[in-house]
Amino acid sequence: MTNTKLRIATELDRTFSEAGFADQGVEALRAEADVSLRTLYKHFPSREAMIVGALEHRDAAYFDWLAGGPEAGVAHILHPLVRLCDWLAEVANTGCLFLNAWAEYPESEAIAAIVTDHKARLADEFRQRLERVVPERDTAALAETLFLLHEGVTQAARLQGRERATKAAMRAARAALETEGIH
Amino acid sequence: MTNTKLRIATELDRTFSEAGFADQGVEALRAEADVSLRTLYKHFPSREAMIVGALEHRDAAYFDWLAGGPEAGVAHILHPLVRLCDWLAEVANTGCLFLNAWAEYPESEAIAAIVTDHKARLADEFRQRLERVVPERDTAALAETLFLLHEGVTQAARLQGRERATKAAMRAARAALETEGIH
DNA sequence: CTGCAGGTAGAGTGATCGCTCTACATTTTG
DNA sequence: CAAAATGTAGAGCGATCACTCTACCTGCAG
Repeated sequence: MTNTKLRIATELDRTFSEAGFADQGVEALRAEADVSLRTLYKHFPSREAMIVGALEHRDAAYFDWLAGGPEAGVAHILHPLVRLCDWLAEVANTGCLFLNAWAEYPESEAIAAIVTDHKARLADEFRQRLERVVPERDTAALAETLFLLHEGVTQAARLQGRERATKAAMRAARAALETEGIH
Repeated sequence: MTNTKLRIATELDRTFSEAGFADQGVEALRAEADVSLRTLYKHFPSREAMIVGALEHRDAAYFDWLAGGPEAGVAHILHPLVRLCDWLAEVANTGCLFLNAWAEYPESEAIAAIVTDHKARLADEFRQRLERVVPERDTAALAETLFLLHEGVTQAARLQGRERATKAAMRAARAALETEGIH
């Protein structure tokens, strides 16, 4: 990925996130990225490709963001939820860019593909963390609960604020782990 | 509300829900509602008014949907989550229409107003149900957790399917109630 | 019968859409 | 130095946008 393409993708991600998809014409995207129309189309040859590019950029950025953290115990399991809270302080308060894009363009196979792939890998993240901490247990159901809390925080933060939503999710997550005897 | 206006609002709700906001022009909305352009604009004098009309229709429909159910005990508290599961079988699998609209048109005050109002009343629903069942307790935090689970199910159902998402939410909700000694 | 409320059909308007293209400047590479 | 790659600036294209308008139909109350 060239510097220019990466810079454009970053701005596309930010612009769609802050202002939505419906009202962002290509000219507005061009202006935000501060490049010429020709350059924009060279790297992203259609408006749909710009949306996919923004989602690919965010996918990479978010998994980078989740990396690291405690390597054992409940803290290892809950790390993604903690990081999500910090993430929500960094980006526009408009929910999940992936699910927003999917809702807006339900007919686009390219968008559906990257959204379902991103979310499948996110669900796996919780599965793997549980597997690492309590390998002797079947934690599939618990992983789904944590994933659900992740999605819930992303939405509820818009309405209740980031801190309150995250605290509610952490309480629910700890209660769910406690019920399974994990602490 | 006249029959015609109600019928149009129903179709607007369904159309935006199924196909998103970005790609739905006024002509497409008109065709779905099966009315003339003049009649459509008479009842909803701008595209934004059509969006607001769809949200108002859904707001009323959803609270009607939640009404009734068990009047005591944990079942009273969890009733909205159970009803949400049934609701998700009835509508297009595209997440929350309110939050989708808000993400797409963050500059629209009319849309922001109805979205925040709807969600505030939904959060109140959980507060009131907890107040009714355990009036002696401070359940503000628990109400926020249930609200968060509600939002989480709405999104996770798109990815994991309605049943799995709902089961995960019910487990998490029961675990949260159990932690507070409510059962 | 008259008048009007509430509907249909669809042409027309100016603005904006996504996208292409020409013309030229700058940087990198052989 | 020459050529290729990569960029800027912005006019122009046909299509589509949100919205308005004219012309006409129908059912019903006074």
